[in-house]
Amino acid sequence: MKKKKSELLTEVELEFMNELWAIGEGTVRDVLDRLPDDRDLAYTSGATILRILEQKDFVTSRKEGKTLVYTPTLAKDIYQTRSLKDLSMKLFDDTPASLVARLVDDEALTEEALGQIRALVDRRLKNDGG
Amino acid sequence: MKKKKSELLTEVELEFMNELWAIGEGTVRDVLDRLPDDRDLAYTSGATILRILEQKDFVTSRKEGKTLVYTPTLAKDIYQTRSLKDLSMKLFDDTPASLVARLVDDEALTEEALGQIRALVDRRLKNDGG
DNA sequence: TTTGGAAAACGAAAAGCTTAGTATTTACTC
DNA sequence: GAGTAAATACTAAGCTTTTCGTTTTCCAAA
Repeated sequence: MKKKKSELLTEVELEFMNELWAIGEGTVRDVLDRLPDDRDLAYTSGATILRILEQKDFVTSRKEGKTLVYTPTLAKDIYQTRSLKDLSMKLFDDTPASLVARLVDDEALTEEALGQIRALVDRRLKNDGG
Repeated sequence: MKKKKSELLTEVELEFMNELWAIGEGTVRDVLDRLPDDRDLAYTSGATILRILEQKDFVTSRKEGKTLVYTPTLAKDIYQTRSLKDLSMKLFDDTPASLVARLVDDEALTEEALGQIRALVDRRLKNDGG
């Protein structure tokens, strides 16, 4: 009865999922080609990572000719929400407001970004409130 | 010239740092006592984790009587900012607004939390602009 | 139908994280 | 000072993650 799956991607897994999310679906070669030039992974390493992702049910594959095409089973926004929840629990007492507090305290944040953030919050508040 | 330190805490390291941040400083025993009841780690495991944290410069220790008292070298808010930056880069195209967008889209977020968030953003905007 | 090249399947080495056992040290008590 | 209880130091086993080599499979072209 052990369910206890991590549900979270490791560093390299996330690196690959980001590319798949960007292109919708792709082969080992497709993903490898999208990584930065200075990131030289052997082809077999890429294949292994995608195989593991499939094993963990983050992607499915279908055969197309002789190659496998991988597709995410999980939308990026779902995973984003999951990650934020995790970070919020572990580091912000499960209080989203304190997470945002830290975010807007960041000196590096531009005025523009702040404006966008407020617009988002406002819209959500209006929609809820009626 | 390899600087390339991870700068990020592992899961268990974070678990310990959270307790140290909460109490300011403490011994192995202090930290262990604060963990949930169902978390039974051997004393030596706790000692190992704190020793590793010291090795990685996240804490320092001083001897008090026969025991070591550990103190964080890094404030929690600094680490929070660092973690957010990391998540934002890896999963939100380095665009804080899109991170907040995901956050406020979360159904589970209460009206109250949303209000707090807006207040935070407003205050920051006023301080900057005025 | 053979063969050459690319990909998949499999396995496993290397590195890092988590946990804990054993041995040693320390400081207090008698 | 010897005994004792608790802490530290050292070491390593067992996982998980990351990486890649070897072997097998498959298609396509000669």
